[in-house]
This record gives sequence, C-alpha cells and structure tokens, in this order.
Amino acid sequence: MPSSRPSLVQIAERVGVSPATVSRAFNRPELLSDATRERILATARQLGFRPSKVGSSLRSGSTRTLGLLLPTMSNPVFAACFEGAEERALKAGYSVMLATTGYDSRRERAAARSLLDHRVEGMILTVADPACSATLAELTASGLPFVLAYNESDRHPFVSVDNRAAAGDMVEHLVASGHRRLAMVSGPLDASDRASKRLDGVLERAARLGLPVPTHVSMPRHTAADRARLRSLLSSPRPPTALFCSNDLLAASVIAELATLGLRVPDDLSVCGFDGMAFGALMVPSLASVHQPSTEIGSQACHELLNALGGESSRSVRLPHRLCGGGTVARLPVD
Amino acid sequence: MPSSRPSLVQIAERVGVSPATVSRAFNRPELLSDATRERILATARQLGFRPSKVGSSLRSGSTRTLGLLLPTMSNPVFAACFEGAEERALKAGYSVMLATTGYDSRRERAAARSLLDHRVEGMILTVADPACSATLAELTASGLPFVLAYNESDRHPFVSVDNRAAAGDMVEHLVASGHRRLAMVSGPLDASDRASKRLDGVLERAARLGLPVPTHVSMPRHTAADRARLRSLLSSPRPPTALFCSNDLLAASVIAELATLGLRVPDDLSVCGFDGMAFGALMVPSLASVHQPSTEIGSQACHELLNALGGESSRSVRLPHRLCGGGTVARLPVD
DNA sequence: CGCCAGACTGCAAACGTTTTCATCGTTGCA
DNA sequence: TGCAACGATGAAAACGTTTGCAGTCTGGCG
Repeated sequence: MPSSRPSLVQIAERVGVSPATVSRAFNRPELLSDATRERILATARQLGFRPSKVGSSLRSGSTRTLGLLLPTMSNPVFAACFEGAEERALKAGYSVMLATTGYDSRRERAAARSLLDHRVEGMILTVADPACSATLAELTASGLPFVLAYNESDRHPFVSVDNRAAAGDMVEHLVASGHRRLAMVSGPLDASDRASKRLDGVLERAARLGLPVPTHVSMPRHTAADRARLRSLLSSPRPPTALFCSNDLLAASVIAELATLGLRVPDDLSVCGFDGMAFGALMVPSLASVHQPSTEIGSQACHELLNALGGESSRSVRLPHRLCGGGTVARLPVD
Repeated sequence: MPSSRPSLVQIAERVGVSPATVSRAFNRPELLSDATRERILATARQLGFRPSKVGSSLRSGSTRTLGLLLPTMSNPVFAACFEGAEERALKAGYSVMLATTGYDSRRERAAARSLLDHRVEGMILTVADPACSATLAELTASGLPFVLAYNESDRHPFVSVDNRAAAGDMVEHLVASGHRRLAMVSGPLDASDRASKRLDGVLERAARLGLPVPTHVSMPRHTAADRARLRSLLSSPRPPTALFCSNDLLAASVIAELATLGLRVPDDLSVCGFDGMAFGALMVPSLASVHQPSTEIGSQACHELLNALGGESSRSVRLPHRLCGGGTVARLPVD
C-alpha cells in the first residue's frame, strides 16, 4: 500500500524506460510498441499510479477545468443548471469547479478570484445584474471566456429564457382564466435581474391587455413586515385575484403563508410561479408556472463556453420557455 | 488588457526583484520591507497578476482542494450537504471540487478517479452501500483520507444520523397518532443503505410495539408497474392507514400519485417522509418527516476530513435527528 | 573600530508532467 | 547494396511556483 503516490518518473525507473515513454503510454498510446505500453500500464496499475493533473496542467498550460459560479444550490433551478453543465463538461473531458455565492457580492468576487487562481479555462455564472456587476467587470478584464446563465445582457454572451416574454405569457394565461386584477410578488429586485425582467413583462403585457396596473410587492425576507405587506395587499378594497410570484420557491412559501392566513389556494386566491421546477408539479394542487429548461440552460451554457474555448464565437441563446398550467390558478367565471 | 496571464517571474522582472521575493509578497508579506511589498503588490494589481494555484500546488505538493462526490444535486438533501461542506472548506482556505454520480456506479468510479487525478487532498462522499462499494475500496487503497456522508459504516469514518432510530421514532409518532397498519415505500434498496436502515428501523420498532408487520413496497421508477403495486397495496383487505416513504422527494411524488387516484392526504391516507427538507414545510398540508441536518452533515463531514488532514484522528459522528410533525399525518380516532 | 545580529533579498533546485528534437535500428525498395 | 523512410524511444527543457540556504547591508554594542 503506497502511502505517497508514485510519480511518472518512478514508474519509468521501475519499468526501465524514460519518463517520456510513460507519459506517452497514457496520452499517445498508439506511439508505443504493444509490449512497452502493456508493461508500463501494468506497473502503473500495480502501483496505483495515475498521472497528476497538476503536473500536466502546469506543463501543458491547460487545466481542462471549468468554473461554475451560482447563487445557491438550495434553489433546484441552479442545482439543475449545475447538473446540465457538469454533464456537458464531462462529455468534453472537462472537470467542473463549483462555487456558490449565497447572493452575496463579496463572496461572489472572492469565489470568482479563487476560480481564476485555479486557472479554470472558462466560467459559467449567474450574477445579480450583468449591467453593474463588479465580478463581471473583473472577469471581463481578466480576458477569461465566460457565459452568463439566466442573466440576459446585450454586452455579454448568455443563455437564458426570454424572461419578459415568458412573464407576459403567464399574464396571458391568467387573463384567459378570467383574472384581471393581478399582483406581482418578488424578492429584492436588485438581487435578480430576472425578477426585474419578469416584472417588466407583467406590466407591459397587462398594459397591452388593458388590465389595471398590477401591484408589485417585494418580499426580501420572510419577516413580519413582509407578511404584513402581503396581508394589507389582500385586504385592499379591490384585491388581486391572482398572485404572480417571480419564482417557484417564493410561490410555495407564499402559498404556505396564505394557508396560515386561512386563505385557500386556488379557491380564495390564485397563485403562480416561475421556473417550472419539478417539485411544483408534485404539489397538491400543482403549481402553475412558466417552465424554463434549467438543465439545458446549464448544458447549453457549457456548450457555448466550450465553443468559445475552441476558438469559435459563442452566441447568446434564448431557450424556449413553456407555460405549465396548474391547479393553483382558478378558472374564474366571467362576470 | 493582458490576454495571456502574466507569471510571477514577469512581475519580478518588471519590479526588478527576484521571483522569490514576489512569491513572498503573497505568502509571507511580513518578511518584506514595506517598500518592496507595496511595489510588488501594486504592479501585480496593475497587471492583473494572481499567483497560479497549479504552480504552487505542484511545488508545495498541496492543492488545498477537497473532493465532493454525491449522487445528485436534484435532491435538496445533497445540495444542502454540498453547501455545508463548501462553507466549512472555504473557512479553512480549501476549495471544493464537486462531482455527481447520478446513482450510477460507473460514473461514481470515474468521478472518484478524476478527483484523485486532480490531487484533491481528501474526499467526502455518499455511496450506495459502503459494505460493497468498489469506489470505496479503490479509495481506501489509494490512501486518500475520506469521510462518508449519510452512509453509516463500522469500517470507515462517516457523518450521518441514526437512520434506524430515526425511522423508529417516526413509527412511534404514527402510532401515537393512532395508526397501526403501516407500509414502507422506498426506492430500490440496493441504491441506498439509508433506505435499508430505515426499513430495518421501521420493522424493528413495529415489532416491538406489537404492530402487524408493515408491508414494504419498492418504487424504483415511476412506471405503470410501480403505480399498480401501490394501488394493489391500497386495495388489499386491510390496507395501511399510513405510508412511510423513505425520503421526502418520494413522499411528495407518492402524494401526487394518490391525488390522481382520487385519494386525499391525510383524509383518506396518511403519508410521511424522511429528510425534513425545507420544501416539505411549505407543502399544503405540510409534510410530516424526520429531519436530518443536511447542511451540518456536510459541514461536519468536512470538519472531520480537515481534522484527518491535520493529522488528528477523525471520528464518526451521528448527528441528532428531529421529528417534524406535519399535516400529512392524520390523527386517527381510537377505535 | 570591529564584530555580530538582524533585516532583507537573491540563487537555485525541486515539484510532475509534456513535447520537441534527436537518435537508433529496421524495413522496404530501387 | 545503399538509401530513405519509418517506428520506437530517449534527452532535456519548460511550465509557475516555493523554500532552504546563503549573501549583503545596516545599525548597535562593546
């Protein structure tokens, strides 16, 4: 049981060949005679040798590692994105280094630097707002290829859905179900350009359809104040009949919140979300939502990044969203 | 805009000092005179230089990177575990390399090897069954320090909850709510020693409390056959009044399944899960479950691993579980 | 004035690979 | 038989750091 991992040279000595030959046994096996190759591979296996990526990275100047910088794994949306990206990366022989930011810009910068220090060859990341992200500025300055995921931007390559249009489609759906008085519930807007875009989409479509202007409620944390704001919204003279939450996690927690207020969804109030996370379909009643293909956002972002690394230009991509009707939206009688 | 990252020597030349001095500016700043240090740091900042971890890893023989090998990020349990581990690792100045296996032992082995190749200094992993895991055998042979997460084993260090006891407690709770005819629903047992242990716990406690032997239904995939098995269980002469699912994700999908059969939870049937994932509390009605502290399992596992790296011995730890009552379990009248 | 300690910095080797170039036989072909 | 081409292998430099050792210079103290 070799406590300290053997190195390529030790294998070379053991077999009686040069280090170059051992290296070739792993990287260009076809260059060696069958005999030598087998002899080397056998001893390697026997001693438990595998070539060190840190050595090879240094010499070759390529780590074959990609960085992934996402807000949190607690949101299944980003978890799926990770899995999509990981799978695509693996297929191309790349490893993935994941770091989460917890929506904290200090952590975000530190993590980005750490990834840079590890000499990842490219990065996939989601920032609060690409228009004013210090991390993004630093990244751009560094010259490292990167692709945004979920963010939309006209200055950087990204992979996302069309948040405006998607939100608009949900408004359309709500209206088709008989709703006219809507409200948008979101987290803090400066933490997510997605939420802003979705709000824009809601307001725009509502205007176009001639609805009363939807109220917007921000529920940064689940504090008493937030709950109070929600309650006061619902007890206004003409309360909304449907709550559009800017993401599914928020929608679920709003529904739970409503339950504690004695309000039944969808009987007393309709609620819908955004993301189309798998879990929403399992809720009873199932959560109405706009599905965005998170796994594919991850894999596609990775794909674009790999293209960029291959010298090709990487395009921005808006993947199709899909409306998921659900039991949380009531069909209102026309009155 | 420097397209190719400058190296330590280039900074050294630019500043007019030796490479050693530049290195010290970053690692042992207190050794340098204020003037030199500032001069170096300034040029470094200006040229966007940061010392390469691949260079330093090679020379120092330490990558300061930990490997994390988990089944999937789609299960919030593992996502939380990752976050716990990442945070703890970060605090100790370590980076984390995450790989998922998708419960596939081939991918598992390949991923473990990849992490080994990257020269991670230790590993945290969850395997199907530590008693017969090829990956674990290979890992042990390699001599790399590792800590199991969620698994329990008497041959390897691990961090988990006491699955047997935890499952037993849930049985206790069900009985206290008036249930006597129970059934256990799980995924394939050979994919998760946790599920086995939980089943053991259920059977044992049921026996001790003098209940009829709980039926066990395995629902590997959500195929028609699985659904049929569930239906036939429920239409047996004396059907169970409560379904204990071996994890929360499964519980949610079972509840959804029951809904399609026209069965209401908990009115027609009680259901509970295992994991205590945050989402369960948001379900309406909220999901009864046994909470295991996933984030802490991750951070604790990381902690133990760091201990091992520091030369101290790493103990196995069973963290406390906690019963989470929920609306999915009905309180039955005593008859 | 001489010596020594201490502060600061440089030299050079080493870490584990990859890769270019050269070397050495062999073989095929004219 | 002679020459070219080819197949197999080796020698050595390079990648970006760190670090033990040694060197220089300064100032303080006897």
